[in-house]
Amino acid sequence: MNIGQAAEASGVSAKMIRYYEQTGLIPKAARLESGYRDYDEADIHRLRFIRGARDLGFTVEQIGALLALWSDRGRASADVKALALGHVDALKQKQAEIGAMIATLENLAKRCHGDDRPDCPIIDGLAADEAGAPRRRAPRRFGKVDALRA
Amino acid sequence: MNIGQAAEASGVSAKMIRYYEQTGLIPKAARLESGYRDYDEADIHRLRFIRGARDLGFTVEQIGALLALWSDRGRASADVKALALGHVDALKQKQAEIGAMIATLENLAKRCHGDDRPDCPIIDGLAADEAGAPRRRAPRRFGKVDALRA
DNA sequence: CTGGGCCTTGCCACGATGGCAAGGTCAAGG
DNA sequence: CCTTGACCTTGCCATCGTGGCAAGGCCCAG
Repeated sequence: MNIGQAAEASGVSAKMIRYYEQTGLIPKAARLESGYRDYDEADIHRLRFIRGARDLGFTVEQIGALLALWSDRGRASADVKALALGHVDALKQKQAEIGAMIATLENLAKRCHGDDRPDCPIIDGLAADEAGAPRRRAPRRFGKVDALRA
Repeated sequence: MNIGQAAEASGVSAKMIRYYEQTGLIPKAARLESGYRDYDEADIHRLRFIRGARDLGFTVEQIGALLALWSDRGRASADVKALALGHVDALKQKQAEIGAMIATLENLAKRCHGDDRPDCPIIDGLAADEAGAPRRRAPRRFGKVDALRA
């Protein structure tokens, strides 16, 4: 099966399949004499797995761990569960952070009369420190942000 | 005022101040004879405004629009409010998407006994199409993702 | 055999941010 | 006055996951 067909069948773009191969997330695909990559059902299955995990907001790195567990017959389901639940925690935290932003914005908006006069608590409130959020920076463990960008 | 002091006073890193200047979000800073950038109170105020907007999840691009409104004495507060409420909608949508991920994951986790046996609905469920989410891609209108990465 | 549609690789871009390096500047202390 | 260290300057590279484009090779149908 061609990379194009594999992409079609798995829902992962050809571009990303090559990328995943390049970064070692998936093994190097078999090649036909022509140099074309060749995929079988097992490959498709793996790609679909990756797609599902991506859609659930797992990082490619985390998916690497999941794939290892997937192919490990002797894995403990507890390990998988721990990984998943840890991710749920991270998602919940993000949700909370977004919730805080929403609350602040709605609060500011509520106090803005929203007519054609220039006074606006939103504008004023932004420069004040009302935004809170102590500004921490962390080593990017979220990923699949795009699923969240709408 | 030095860039370092401006960073300290505004909560925006020196690096980002230079970046904002480079991309035209803020006007080019005045320079001392030494070549050092020089900031006054108005600059700090603007930087603090940017910082606040960033913390509320606005894109740098959106902040550009906000800044324009900010410095426009004749602006209608309705414009600002519309921008803010539109952003709130986007945030709510992201929250909902994350919520869907959480629901799916918790559902899978609930059905995973989580012991040392290898069977795991989480692993199995990922390859199936349970993840839903019709895979749309859009032109990046969120930004300040880092605030959400925790 | 030719055309169009695949495939190959490789490089550039995004957004917002950090990091590093090489060199200039400034202020405090000897 | 000179040294030292902290700061500034610019410029380039990396991140993460994805898309796009280009030049060249392959494959199938007409």
